[in-house]
Amino acid sequence: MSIKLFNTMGRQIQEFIPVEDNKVRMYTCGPTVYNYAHIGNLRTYIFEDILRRTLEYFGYQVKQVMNVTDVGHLTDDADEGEDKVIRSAKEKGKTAREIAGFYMEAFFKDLSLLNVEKPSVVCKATDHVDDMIKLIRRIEKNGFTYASGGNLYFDVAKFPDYGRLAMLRLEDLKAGARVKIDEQKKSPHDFVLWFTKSKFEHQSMMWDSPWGRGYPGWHIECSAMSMKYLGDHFDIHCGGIDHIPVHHTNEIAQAEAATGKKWVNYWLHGEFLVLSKEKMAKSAGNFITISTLIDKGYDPLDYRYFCLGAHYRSQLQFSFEALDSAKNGRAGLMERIARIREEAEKTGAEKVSPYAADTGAPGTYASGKGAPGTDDKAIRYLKSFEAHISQDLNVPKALADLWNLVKDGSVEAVSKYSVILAMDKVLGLRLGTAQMKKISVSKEISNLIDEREKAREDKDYKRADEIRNILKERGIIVEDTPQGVKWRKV
RNA sequence: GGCGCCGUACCCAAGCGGCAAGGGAGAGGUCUGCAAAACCUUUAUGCACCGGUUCGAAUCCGGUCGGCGCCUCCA
Repeated sequence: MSIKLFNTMGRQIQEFIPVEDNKVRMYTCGPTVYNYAHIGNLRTYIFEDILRRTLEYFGYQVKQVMNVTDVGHLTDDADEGEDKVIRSAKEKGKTAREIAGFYMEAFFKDLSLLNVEKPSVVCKATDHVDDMIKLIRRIEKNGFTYASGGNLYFDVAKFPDYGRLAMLRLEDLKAGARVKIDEQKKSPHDFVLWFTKSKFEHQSMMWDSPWGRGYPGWHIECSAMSMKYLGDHFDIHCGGIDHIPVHHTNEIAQAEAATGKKWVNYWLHGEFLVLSKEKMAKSAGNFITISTLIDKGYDPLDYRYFCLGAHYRSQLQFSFEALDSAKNGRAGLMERIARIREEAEKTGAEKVSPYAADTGAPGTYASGKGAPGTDDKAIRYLKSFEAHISQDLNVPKALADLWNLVKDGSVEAVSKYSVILAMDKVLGLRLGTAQMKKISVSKEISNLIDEREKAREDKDYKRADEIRNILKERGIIVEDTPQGVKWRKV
């Protein structure tokens, strides 16, 4: 099946064709580790995870590289401001390395809570300063740089295609509207490749370079590291939508100035999560983290489910009301799936495996050979699901396919469950963990359950309800069914 | 000032020329202990507003109002 993706470069949906058959090389811009990631940041990583899972679902071998910025991003532009990591270190009385290490670990823990698969390669900026220097030398050799006031700048005027990704026309931009113009620059859009001067004199993180002892500019790391691990020309580069006008625009200029050829084929950008009409920002202090959500009683997967309800290129309105509806929705979904699974296992299938995807290869259902136990009706839902995810990752529609399948009483259980597992390869909601658990309870709890049954027999419903409430507080839900009393954990 | 995007039911949100997906919440019903849970059914003749194009528009064009993002490190 062909996958169609919206390419920011050119702003249109295009069929995805990899550089190399069956392989996908993608670079995803990672975090600057000077604070916890907030749920707005995390939305983008969930989107990238869906992209990667979709590609893998359709049989591509994906090599995904993500950077971790542990140095080099300043608090503001105009080549002023402090390095965020170093400032955070100062505030907390730690070294920059400690700060970066701490938040990097926290970041990947958040990702795993959200069931976001870890990239194939995670690379830190500070481990790749040599690569950055090498890349800057290539750019310099090709004549795209100039030195001024001690810094080495990229000369935007030498790169005619500058700004194409963002559809910028330099003459239209009101440079200096919000930022003081740097007197050292020939053009306000020029940017620093290497700092040697000024306020970094007394700081710990500095490196020797052909331009003097100093500090890399803050766009060069992604270009250098992506090219190191993925080559001079690769398939996909992703990030948040905010990266389009500056970061990615500058990255393209640098990379293509160095190689003299096209760098990346497809650019994909995730839209923002917005909070009461404002974007969530670390600097604005209005941010919510995964820990916040956990403390409020949400499962991180509730948030993942919430994000899956909206298309990645639309802004998503966050509110706790909306998150509650996602939480309830997911709970209902898991419960239904648990029942389907029970039914499937009862009918004899000991272990139901996910249905093979339609990769077009022999052995998949596209060849006309249904797997045992999978009926055509279930496959129809899966086909619809595949059509939707391959259409620029229409996950909201794909999620609707899942719901429609789950609710369709005419689909046989083993097939149904098998298709659900197949869909979950992309959705990553851990649907396979849904289970009607025969949980073991303590003596005390089981006594309470017995006592309640006795009260019900005596028609002492007041006491029965009392006990149910007590159990509920302990996280046990009691259900009276025609088959007798059942209980489960919340 | 420039550039880009958006406005769909109580909430979140798909759809982007052919009779408005999905989830939550609400309502009704089945079951039951007038309970809980579960299950079933149901909820926009309408898509900010005003014009236009078309056999046909939420979807295309123009205008108005409102909101967001970017032009500064930010997912």
